[in-house]
Amino acid sequence: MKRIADSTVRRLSVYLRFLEDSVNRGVRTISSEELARRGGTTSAQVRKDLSFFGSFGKRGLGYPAVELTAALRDILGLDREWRVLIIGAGKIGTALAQYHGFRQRGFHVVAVYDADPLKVGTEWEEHTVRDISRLESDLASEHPDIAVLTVPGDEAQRVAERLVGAGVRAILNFAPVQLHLPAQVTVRNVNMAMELEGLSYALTNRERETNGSNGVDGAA
Amino acid sequence: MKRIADSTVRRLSVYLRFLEDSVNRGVRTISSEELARRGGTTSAQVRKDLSFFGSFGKRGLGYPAVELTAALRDILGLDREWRVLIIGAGKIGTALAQYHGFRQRGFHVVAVYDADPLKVGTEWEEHTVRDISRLESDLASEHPDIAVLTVPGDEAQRVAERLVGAGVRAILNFAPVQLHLPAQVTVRNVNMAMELEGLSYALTNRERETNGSNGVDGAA
DNA sequence: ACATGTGAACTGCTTCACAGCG
DNA sequence: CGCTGTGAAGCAGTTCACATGT
Repeated sequence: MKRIADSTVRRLSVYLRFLEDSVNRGVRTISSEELARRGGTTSAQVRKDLSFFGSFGKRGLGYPAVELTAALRDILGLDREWRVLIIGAGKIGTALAQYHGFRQRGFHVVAVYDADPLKVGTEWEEHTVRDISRLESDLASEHPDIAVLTVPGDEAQRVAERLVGAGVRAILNFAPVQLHLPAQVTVRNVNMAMELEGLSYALTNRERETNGSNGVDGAA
Repeated sequence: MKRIADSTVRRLSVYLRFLEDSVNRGVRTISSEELARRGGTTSAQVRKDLSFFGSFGKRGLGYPAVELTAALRDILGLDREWRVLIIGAGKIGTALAQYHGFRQRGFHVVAVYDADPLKVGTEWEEHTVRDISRLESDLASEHPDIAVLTVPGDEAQRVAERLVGAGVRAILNFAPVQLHLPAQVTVRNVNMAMELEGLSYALTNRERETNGSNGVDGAA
């Protein structure tokens, strides 16, 4: 199978979410046009994205909702349970650890770690925060697949290396630094500051371009 | 000025963060090679990104750290204070509202809203959660620039339209749906489930390749 | 008739390679 | 000489348009 673009995989997630809704509402068939509308893309893009993985539609009709949903879940690897570690029991780590939506989608938080002695031992819902020094000795029994990294930027690289050394193969990185890890480790970055700065850039630019036209045209 | 790619703007944020660190450590000059290493890209990419906005370096030397930092802050529009609204006082909204890093970078949370009567009126740090029904009447006095949307998916579109109708021009959307808004509104999506599914896809794919077989097994 | 599936064209981001200048 | 700045080349992702199949 040839390599699939990141952007394609992201869109598959979006299609899947809408498909699950549709199935719940009893929809039988969905066209690429409909998927495109809800996914914020074009029908050609939808058909191209799906075509990388097979031929799921019926010409003249569209895609069978239930079958396509199952196919996407299979493609994305969502039929198994992934074991997730949360590293860093700060605000964001706390929010994520308690977010039930993850478990519903097959992402099971198996442990939460922090370096702060004041946080270690505290309990949330079903997790006791563990001391990060125990990371390596615990991993043999936890067999985590994915780590969510929410530690300060200046600790992120070091902690990431420990995680990889202990067998974690995928990291969702919330720290505002670029991690340098072996190529076989998959990393996705989520960087709030970067996103806000992107908005700041867009606003600044719009003001510079359209200087003076304050047409706040209202509701759609 | 011609249009700048989103990917370029994201990288400028990364360069800026590293530059600020460097300035704090007393570094005078930085090469494109150094910026590339820390930013996870190539030196040619760094030079190309910067060249869209001007000529900041000295040939044979590199970029003056202090001046380039100032230039990037100006380009990204970070020299003014942006007024940010947080909509949705759930786990993520709470974490963001209390995150001091935002304010340090010029993003000032001016108000927090929620629809849940149990949350309305509760206090955090310096904010009292307000009833979302008061949104429109408050906006005249708040003049928000950016809204961070952390409401459930099925409410996101409706709330986003209210925000836009009331003059918000940029939205950081945490809801797992694609917002359909007028083109002049800038939207950035942050979707945790989508990122985790991307990791799931990568892990699944690596396994399929490595296992070298069809017949995708059940979990574990 | 209608909507998918797909090669081909197109667009635009990235990489290359070197001229230009300190 | 070293490193920036930048046209040109290369490449990847998107869009087009139509043949294909129901």
